[in-house]
Amino acid sequence: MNLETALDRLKEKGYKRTKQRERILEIFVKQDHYIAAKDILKKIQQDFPGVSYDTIYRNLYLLTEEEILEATELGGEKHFRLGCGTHGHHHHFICTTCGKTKSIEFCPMDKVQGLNGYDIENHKFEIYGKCPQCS
Amino acid sequence: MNLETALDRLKEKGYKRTKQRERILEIFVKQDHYIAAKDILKKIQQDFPGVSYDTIYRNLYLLTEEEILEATELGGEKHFRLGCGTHGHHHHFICTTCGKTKSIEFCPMDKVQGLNGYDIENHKFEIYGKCPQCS
DNA sequence: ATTTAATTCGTAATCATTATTATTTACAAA
DNA sequence: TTTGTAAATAATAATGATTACGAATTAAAT
Repeated sequence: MNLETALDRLKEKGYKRTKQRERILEIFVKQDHYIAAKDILKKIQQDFPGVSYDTIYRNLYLLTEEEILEATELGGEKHFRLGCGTHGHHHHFICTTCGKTKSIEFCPMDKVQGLNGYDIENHKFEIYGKCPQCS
Repeated sequence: MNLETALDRLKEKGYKRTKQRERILEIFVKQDHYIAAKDILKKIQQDFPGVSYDTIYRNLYLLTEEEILEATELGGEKHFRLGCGTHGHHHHFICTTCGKTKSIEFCPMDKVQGLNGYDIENHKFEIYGKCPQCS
């Protein structure tokens, strides 16, 4: 997903195009890593010294809601990355050093049995380790 | 795992048997639910009004380290349950209402391909939803 | 009973996240 | 272009989970 596509999608829903929002998106479009909220803040502060956590979280959640970003919890902190919406539901290997990810096309839910009577809402499958560059 | 087995295992490693530690273990032995740290605190306070968070977390982490408990993150909070060490590596369905779990014997790592050159350290597979009683 | 290291208590600090209120801004319509 | 208005932001403050720390207590080995 590129910057303009994302901003257009927001516009359709009636959300405004702000410099901060644009800048947040730019950061994600540039790399397919999971990034912690506080690291986003740091990067944005280079352009907007006064930007507040409120702005960061509000936008990260909005973008996740709109399925432009994907969220996960790593080490007790929420992390975000640009969604990989194009190639359907999948999972990730996540490098614990640099945060870079690799898509895993296989979804274990296809193979799970024995949950008759259970109301399944969600699932999480992630693999952690070092990518070839970091290991 | 029962109380005495767990306490014996700690003793072997040189850890002392304290009332607080015993009480924490009792709680976990009684039920196979994931419990939040703060809920453990509440329960312990019934017997030891002055117990501190320090004691709770120190023990929960110790017990997890010693593989007596298992930990996971639910809704931004660390939750703990008695380990299911006896029947080998497996995963869980976790009820988002009551915390009760159901074991999933299938492990997706057996089926994953395409990670040559990646150093795999860990993985997480959990299914969330409502158990038959809560749905 | 004495000793000693482990453990706990009581409290404060930290860190991520959420909430609040006043101000500013995007943008559509006049 | 100006104006009206809802959306968005800034600048805190508040919350809630977790971690840290010094002093006091305790388990258990000798």
